[in-house]
Amino acid sequence: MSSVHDTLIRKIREHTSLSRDDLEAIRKLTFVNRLLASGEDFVRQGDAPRVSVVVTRGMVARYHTRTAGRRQYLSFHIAGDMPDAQALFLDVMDHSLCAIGEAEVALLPHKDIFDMFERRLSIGYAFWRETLIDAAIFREAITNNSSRPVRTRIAHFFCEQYYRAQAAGLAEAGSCALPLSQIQLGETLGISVVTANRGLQALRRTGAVEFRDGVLLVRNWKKLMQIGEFNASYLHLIKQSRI
Amino acid sequence: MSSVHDTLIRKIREHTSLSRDDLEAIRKLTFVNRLLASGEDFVRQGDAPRVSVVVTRGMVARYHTRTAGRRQYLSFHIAGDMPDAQALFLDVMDHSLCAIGEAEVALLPHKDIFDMFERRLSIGYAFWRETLIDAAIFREAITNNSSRPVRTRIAHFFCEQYYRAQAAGLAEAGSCALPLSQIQLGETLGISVVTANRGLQALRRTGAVEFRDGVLLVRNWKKLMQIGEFNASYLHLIKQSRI
DNA sequence: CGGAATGTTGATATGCCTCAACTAAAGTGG
DNA sequence: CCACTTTAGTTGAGGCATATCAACATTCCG
Repeated sequence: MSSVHDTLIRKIREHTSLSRDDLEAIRKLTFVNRLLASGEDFVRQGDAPRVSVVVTRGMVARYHTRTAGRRQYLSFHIAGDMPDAQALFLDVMDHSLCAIGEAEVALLPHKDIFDMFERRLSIGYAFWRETLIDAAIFREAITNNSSRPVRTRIAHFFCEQYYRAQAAGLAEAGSCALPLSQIQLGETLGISVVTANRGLQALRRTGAVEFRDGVLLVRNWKKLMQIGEFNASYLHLIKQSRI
Repeated sequence: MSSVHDTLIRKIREHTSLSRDDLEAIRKLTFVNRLLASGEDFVRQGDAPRVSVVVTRGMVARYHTRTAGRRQYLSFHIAGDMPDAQALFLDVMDHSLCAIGEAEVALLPHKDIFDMFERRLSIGYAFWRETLIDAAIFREAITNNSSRPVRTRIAHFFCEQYYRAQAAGLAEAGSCALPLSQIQLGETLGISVVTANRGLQALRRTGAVEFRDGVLLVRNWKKLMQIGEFNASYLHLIKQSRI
């Protein structure tokens, strides 16, 4: 029994009930492990990957490159996430993927995944559902970055990261890994480093949350949710009826 | 032969090759037409729809509701689009849908769609691909609203709308319908009405584009693309290999 | 005719960006 | 082992872009 399969299964089960046959089919998937150095790009805009990625350890990010190397981070992914499932159906990548901190991923050939879908359509639906939840998270990022003031925006982002880490069993004693620099936090939320820094200080002063050395420490979850206007329903973490 | 089916088929063919059997299966879909008044909400956050929508005329939008009725528009959809395909797999809507101007949609029962997927997996893949392109558009909106200055941001938005209208055969002589108010433009791009208004004036002065009375008039496409830093690759309008 | 919604303009306030300097920590090479 | 460099975080100052407020014009509609 491989931990890669278990990680993937755990993730899918956040949103979908899997039958015994489904589990068996997933466990038959073959993969190759790949260790990623901190910051390493492993899929680039313009690529046409023939394998899909499951994160097994650490964190990876999707990002756009704008002019002059400016980055816009789009999403962050932890164990169990499939950050480039879209490449199954879109030949050319419209964004890049990099490791945030040291990370590890499993590479699964598209062909094997499609074979699995043919045998077990229900798994295809489960994967599809995951990509739709990704989209819901993107939508929330639009709203967050477009319409919330800085302090609220940072708090909301922290809520999301912590909530997802918790769902993945990666949060402990109110803290989870978030190995971002303040620069990257700014490039995620559409604010400058200076503003990010001052926003973090303001948040720390509220006593709700601290963020330093790549660790997010939630001191008062309820307060943080209030500050961030956070409502987790867009994460769709209530298991959906099996289809 | 119904124009609803043809509209849907035309749209899917932007990204996917369909076999004769696929076409036949799509043409068997049953639907109910629904006319929407301007501004009418027809799916609301919290709903659990049992039908999916295909836009057949006019424009519909997806939006988040923030505090005190403030809106964040997330995307706009024209003929052939399926703006709530996600409801096939996510029980509860995390956003609402409304008509932008008068519009018409066809309602297709989820059950029939799933039956079609069972018979023709390839159509399921085509639908999946459409939802992934939606996600790509959301990502671009994150980048646009988070990291581009106002004039560029508006221009980029116009480029996207015009490009998609053109792909759908809805652009003519450099113009397409975009029945938004300046208020809604602001609520889309994360800027105030006043800023939207002044941004529009600045764009008009460049001679690249005009926007008034719900009509987008592109006077100089190349220039507009430059101003908007627009690169259409994220729309994935090159037909993908059939799987 | 009156009222509502939209677009436009000016004035003011402010939140955020940019620039710049400094500290601290970590990595590198002599 | 220690200078040196690099990177990340922090702070202050100043400027600008955008928000907010307010007033008015225009159109549409009841």
